[in-house]
This record gives sequence, structure tokens and C-alpha cells, in this order.
Amino acid sequence: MKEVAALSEVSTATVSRALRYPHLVSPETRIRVMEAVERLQYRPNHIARSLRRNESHFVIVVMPDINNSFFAQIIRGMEDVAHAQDYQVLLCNTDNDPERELSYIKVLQGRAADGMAFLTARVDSAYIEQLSQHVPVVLGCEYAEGLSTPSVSIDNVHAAFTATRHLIQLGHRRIALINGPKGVILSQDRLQGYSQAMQQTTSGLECRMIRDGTFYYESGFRLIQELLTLSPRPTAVFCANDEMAIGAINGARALGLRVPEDLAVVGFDNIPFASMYNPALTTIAQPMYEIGETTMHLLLALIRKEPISIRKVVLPHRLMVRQSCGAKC
Amino acid sequence: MKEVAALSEVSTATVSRALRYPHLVSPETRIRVMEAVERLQYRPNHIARSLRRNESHFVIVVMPDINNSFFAQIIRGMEDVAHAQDYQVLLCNTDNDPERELSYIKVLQGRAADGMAFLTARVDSAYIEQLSQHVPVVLGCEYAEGLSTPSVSIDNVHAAFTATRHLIQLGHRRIALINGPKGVILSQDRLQGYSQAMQQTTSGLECRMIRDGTFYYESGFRLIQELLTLSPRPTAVFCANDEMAIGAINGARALGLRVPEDLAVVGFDNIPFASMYNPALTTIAQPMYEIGETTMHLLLALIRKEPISIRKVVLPHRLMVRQSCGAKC
DNA sequence: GTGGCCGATGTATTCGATATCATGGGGTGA
DNA sequence: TCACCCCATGATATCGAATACATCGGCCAC
Repeated sequence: MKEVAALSEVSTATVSRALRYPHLVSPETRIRVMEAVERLQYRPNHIARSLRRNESHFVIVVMPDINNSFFAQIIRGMEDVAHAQDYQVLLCNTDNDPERELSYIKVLQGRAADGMAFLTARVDSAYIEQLSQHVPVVLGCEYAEGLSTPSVSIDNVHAAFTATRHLIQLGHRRIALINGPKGVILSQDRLQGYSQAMQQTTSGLECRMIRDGTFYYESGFRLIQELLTLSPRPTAVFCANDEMAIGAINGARALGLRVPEDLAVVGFDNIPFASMYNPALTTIAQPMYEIGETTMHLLLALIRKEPISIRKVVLPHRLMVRQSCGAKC
Repeated sequence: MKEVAALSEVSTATVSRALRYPHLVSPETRIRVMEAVERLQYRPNHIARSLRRNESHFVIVVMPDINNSFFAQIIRGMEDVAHAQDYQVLLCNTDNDPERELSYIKVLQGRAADGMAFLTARVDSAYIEQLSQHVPVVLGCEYAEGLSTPSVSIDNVHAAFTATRHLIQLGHRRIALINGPKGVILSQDRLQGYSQAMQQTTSGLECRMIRDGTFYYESGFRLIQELLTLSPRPTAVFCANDEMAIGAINGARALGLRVPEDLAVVGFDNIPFASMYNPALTTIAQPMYEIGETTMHLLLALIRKEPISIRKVVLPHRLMVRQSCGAKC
């Protein structure tokens, strides 16, 4: 910067102004400075600027599984909003490891970023709550009752209810649930929706039809095979995400069953692959892109200390009926 | 930091030393400082440290498509190596937009990160070359002849040759190619391997059997339908990545054809989904995790200005024979 | 006993950009 | 004509941590 100042024969202060507040310097000076910048290939040091201004224009987005394209879609929405407002998104993958989540929180506390969004958190929710008292934090896809941290999600209870009821309406009574991991709020909500729907049936809710998965393919594969050893065996299964649903289909097939004829399957999320798969997956569609957009809007508002009207945003979901449930469309 | 210094009754210099070079301060002082740090919940300001030390311990990884789990696997390898050496990975998604690639390069030039890895670059390779003269840059998955930028990849020519020859050995003669986009080096290499194999057949290479895709599902779907209108139509297709291969299978099926009976399909990459799909995809397996590890090792070595023995690393690939090619295993 | 060295610590400067305050010239209105 | 204001610009302090250099006390060897 000093070099630029020397070359254009002004002070460093003027160089700084020419770059950040062009209207504050005379046109001639501005042009002289710009030429010098060009000639020297000068790029302002982001670190120094951040230090002085006490803001980095970086936001951290923590995702639990970079493999799962559900998050990819959300991130698209977040990036579009962030870039439009001149923020950079730093994606951080935790592979569902709370340790790594903590390490990213340390980055935030070291002030290397201005705020943070969690797409499902594995660390203690009380910890998040406490963290959000000091720094801008938003939850995407997930919320917790009584938490003051702003959040964006769908109504998971109702969505799971809808999915289960769809299977009931197709005539199924023995409907299994392959849920997400126990500790996660999402899982609790989806279990609740499933339970509500099942309790309305004649046969009611059966605990042995319920399994806790990991959200990964392998757990869908393995758990459906467990469930299919029950007698009488389930005729349908609702899986808490699409990846497990695909695992379940392949697991059932490996045992010689046909989907949807012998086993109806409903997933959750509507990842791009759900419609590419064979049979195409019936699933609950989350508005992924909008979740991303809204989450980022909230986060940036928090960072700018703007007032936030709605702290808990609930977006609409939709049942996508395809082939894996056996419905005639 | 001043507060910590005041509370533990030492100077800020000693606080700094106690945290970064514990052996330089006496045990008693160190403990006093640590207690104060704990009490005040002090976290060193990462920005200030970076400015003073002129390094951020961040590395940028630019990926073209966050949806494609091929990159997800590579990133796993990169993250593991980076974290082990106390570096944070900033993932940047470009959605194949050169503009966004440039915007991330600006972040690097603003010194917000210590180095950068590209997983396939869309900007001009001469530009990358020039960039890499000034800052640490590494290419993952891709290399360019004559480029001095370090790179890690497989032998794409040979891999494409192997895939095509496999189809030839299964008796196919009219083998189509759905390639990647024209500008990308990968595409050129895979085309070359395909051409070499086809030229060894009796019927030889036919240009009308070759299409340029986008690496996305839709282009596989659309281009196979174009190709299937040819007469005589191809009996097999080699796709330059798995996503397009799945698109091609679905496209062929939409026309009433069976895979592999009426059309044999071979993909490229071996993304996790390739083996989950139905029929399971025959494909070229890239050692994704190792590509990630090696790329990050190279990048960190560059950052530390360590001497680099091999600037162009070529890792082994493997043909995974599954169902989509119709081979009897 | 004294010179020299080492370990522990404090003081002051530095990193690069920006914000604040100061300055000076030119224009405007009374 | 003079007071006032505004605009363009320069000088300088500042952000928070790291570090070069200075200081001081204690210990050892000659």
C-alpha cells in the first residue's frame, strides 16, 4: 500500500479512501491511484482490514456430511444470499463429529468469521444457546423448543405424520420407522409425527418396528434387514432421510424382496438422487434452497444487529409421490 | 489479552509467550496466566495473529460442484491431512462458474488464506500458472502438460482407454462417448483414451458417436437419447463421470431400452452412489481419498517452502466391473 | 570478586489498512 | 472584504498479538 501511495504521490490514507470510498477523493487522484494499483498489482490485505474493522465478512457454515447432497442444495441458497451481500461462505464439514464442530466454533471465537450457521448440530444444544449469546449463530434445518437461537426449518413432526399417513392410506398397517440418531432433535420430531399417525390406526404403534439409524446408507441397509426378520414382517417403511431409504431398498432387494410390491418405502428430504433412483423415491420434499436463503438472511441480519421479526421460521414441505411407495399416480 | 495480563500480573508479552511458547516462561507464571485465560474465557484473536505472523493457517479448496460426491471423498482426505497439521480447510463451491473461481482467487490474493487447491479449474490454465508463481497453488484431479503448478491426478488417458477397451472386449463395436465439457483438460484426456481404444477396433473411431456433456445428470440423459436416434445405434456408452452415466441409463430406459441388455454403460469416478444404483455401475475407480491426502500434502509443503520431490503425482486407478456393462462376473 | 552467560520478564515496535483529527485552499454569502 | 464552510488530503493513532531488544537477577567459573 505504501508503494501505491508513493507511486501515485499521495498518502496511504488517500489510497485507502480511493479504494473504499471513491466519492471522497477527487476524480484525478482516484484515477492516479487506480493506475498505480493496477501497475503494482496491489491487492488490499484482507487480514489487516479485518483487524482494523473488526469484521471479516466471512461466515462459517457447519455441515454434518459433505456427501449428502441435501446439504449441497441448502448451501447453494446460502452462498447466493451471502455473495449478494459481499460475504464469503466458509464451508466446514464435520462428518458428524462433535469434536470437529467444536474446533470450528473455536475458529469463530477467534474472530476469524463474523457468524456461524449450523445445519444440524451435534454438540449440546445448551452450549449452542450459550454461544449464541455472544456471537451471531443460526440453526438451519433444525430448531429446539425454548431455544432463543434463531432457526429455519420445516415442521418435521407434521412432515413425518404426512409421510406415515400416506403409507396408511395405501393400506399398510405394519409400517416400520428407520429414524435418525437418537440425540438429534430432527429424529425426535420425526419419531413423534410417525407415532401420531400410527396411533390413529387400528393396530396402533409398535415399538419393535422402530429403529435408530445414522442417516447413512449402510444403516438403512442393515436395519431393514433386521426389521424384515420380524414376524409378521413390515410391509412398509418410513426412513428419516433419503440415503437410508435407498439403503433400505437395496437391503430388501438383497433379501429377494421387490420394492414397492413387497415393501413400500418413503424417504425424507428429496435429494436430487431420489428422483434418479430406480424405483424413484417417494419422499418428503424440503425446500432446501429456500432454507439456505432464509438461514443466511437471518445470519446476516444478526451480524448487522438488525432487528429480527421472526426468530423461528417454518417453511412448507411437500409429499412427493413417486414409485417406491407403490401408489398409483 | 490486556485483561489477562492485568489479572495474572504480567505483561502482555508474557501472556503471548505463555500461550505460544510455554517453555519460555516459568511454570508458576504459566499457570497463573492459564488460570486468567480460563477465568476470562480468553480466545486469542486469529486475525491479529495472522496479521503479525503473516500466515493464516487457512487453505482454500475450490471445488466445481458441491453436489458431486466425488469431490466429497477427496475433501475428506484433504481435511484429514490439513487438520493433522493444524490447518483449517475453507471449502469453496463454484458451481462451475469461472467468475466465482476468480472471486475466491481474490480472497487468496488478499492473503486471507495461505494457499489454494483447485479440484478442476475452469479459469484459463495460463492464469493459474501465473498465479502459482506468487502464491502456493496445487491442482487436484487435473494437470496440464507443461504447467509448473504441482498436481495430483490419475492417468486419465489410460483410464479412459481401459474403460473403452473393456466394452470392446465384451464384444461391443458401436461405443458412444459422453464426454465432459470441451474446455476442461480432463475431457481432452478421456477423449484421447477413448479414441486410442476405438482406433484399434475393426470399425474404428466414429465422430458422430461422441458428445460433449456437462458432467451433470441432465446432460447424460439428454445426450444418450440423441445418440440412440443414430442408426445403427450404439450398443454401449462410456460416460466421463458417474453422474452422467446414471443420467444415460435413465435416458435409455425412458426410451424403453434395458441396461445392460440393450445398452452397456460404463462410468467414471466410482462415487459412492455408483454401487448403490440399480443396476450397479461399472466404472473407473479413482483413489479419491488418496488424491485428497496427496494434494494437501503437496500444498502444505509448498506453503512451508519445503522442497518438493515430485511435482506431478500420478495415482493408480482401477476398473470396477459391476452390472451396468453386462459383463458376467 | 568479577566477568560472562542464561533464563525470565518488560518495553516498544511491528504487521497493513482504516478512522480520526488536523490542515489548507477555494468558494460563497453577508 | 471577511467569516464560514466544505472539500481534498495528510499525519497519526489504532485494531490485537507477536517479537526484537532491553533489563535484571542469579549462578558459575576463573
